[in-house]
Amino acid sequence: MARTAGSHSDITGPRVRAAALKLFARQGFAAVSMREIAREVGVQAGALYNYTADKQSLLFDLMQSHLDSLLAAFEDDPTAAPEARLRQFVQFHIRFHHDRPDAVFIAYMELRNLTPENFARIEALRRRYEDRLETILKAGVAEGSFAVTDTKIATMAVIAMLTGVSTWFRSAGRLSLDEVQEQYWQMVRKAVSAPAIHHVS
Amino acid sequence: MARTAGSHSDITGPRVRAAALKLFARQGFAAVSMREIAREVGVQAGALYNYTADKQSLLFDLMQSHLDSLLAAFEDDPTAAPEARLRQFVQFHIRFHHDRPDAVFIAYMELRNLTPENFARIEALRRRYEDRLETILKAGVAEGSFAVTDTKIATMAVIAMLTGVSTWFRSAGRLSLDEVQEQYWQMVRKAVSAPAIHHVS
DNA sequence: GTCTATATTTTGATAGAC
DNA sequence: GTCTATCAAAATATAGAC
Repeated sequence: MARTAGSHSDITGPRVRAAALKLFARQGFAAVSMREIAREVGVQAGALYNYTADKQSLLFDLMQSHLDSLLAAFEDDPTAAPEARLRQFVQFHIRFHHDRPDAVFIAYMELRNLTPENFARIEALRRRYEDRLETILKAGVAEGSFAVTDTKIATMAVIAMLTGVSTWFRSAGRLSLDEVQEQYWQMVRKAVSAPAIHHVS
Repeated sequence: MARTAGSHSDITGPRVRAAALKLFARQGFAAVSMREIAREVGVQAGALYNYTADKQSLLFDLMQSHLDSLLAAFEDDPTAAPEARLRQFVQFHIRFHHDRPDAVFIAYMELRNLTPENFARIEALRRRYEDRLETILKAGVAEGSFAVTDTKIATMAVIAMLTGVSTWFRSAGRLSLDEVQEQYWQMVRKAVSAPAIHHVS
């Protein structure tokens, strides 16, 4: 049935966000028109402005929601061993990003299209997440189980490596996500670990 | 002095490419208009079409040139030890990408904006580069100095890690590029190396 | 809350003068 | 080889009817 003037739907707001997420991820923010988003939702373009002030706010809200849920979802246990905490981070990061490919893509590709004010707010959230990892690396260095010259560099290196999974991993491929998680964990573990001390018997 | 009709310049072609490179990297392909490129060059929009068939060709040419020079610049010595070859790759990749931030950015961010045919050609070039690294990893696994479960995964992990340098490294920062190269090399080396065999004396 | 209609800009690309 | 002028299409956002 065709949608007509006066129709209502309490879930149009979320559907606008879902349509924008999908289209921004697929074509890029600048290449998507408000009319395309409206068509995906099933309304006319003018109706979108009941749910967003403008196109920029739509982008910002999607990024902010993504980073908010990223920060909320990662659970770290400061009393656990650094190696166990790092393993948890690696597995969490891969899994969380794998479950939200569109949001991840937008969060990394559309930073340029944020206004300076919105960019600063998103970057602050991203830094908070990076700090969670760096805290773990610092703990490992402090107790001697990790050996990295600079924890900030190691943080960026690990996150870049893990996030890169989304550029090539496909569920239909030859490897399961569990296998991928395990292999990345082994590489990360070796990359940051101190050489074991071998006692001569 | 204002440019007038009939002015000539034999280097307008390269300047069009340079302007497009800069603007595409800064704002994204879809957000840059032909008029903006023309303004950056100092000509009118119509004049651009003496140097490119259309906007898409401009993007494709920039990506292809970048990957061609990447492939031409990396020198690998198949007779050297795998660890030495890998070290050379790591240092080369970081340096080469650091020297061309705009081209790197475009090559990774604008794949969506290529036509399917152009996308396939660019992806083929990228895969050739990845294969250069995988060849090194396979050699190391074959001789026992490297221990990675899957060389394809390790290839993607290493390249993602190294390319990520461009997202945070600034020459004016507290670290020199030499220091960054050395620390990434240590992490990559440890990540792929087989544990040393410790002889009991 | 959604529609239709529209204002105002801007876009990629082309034609023809010089 | 570059200019000016222009076409046809598409963009964001708003106004007002229902």
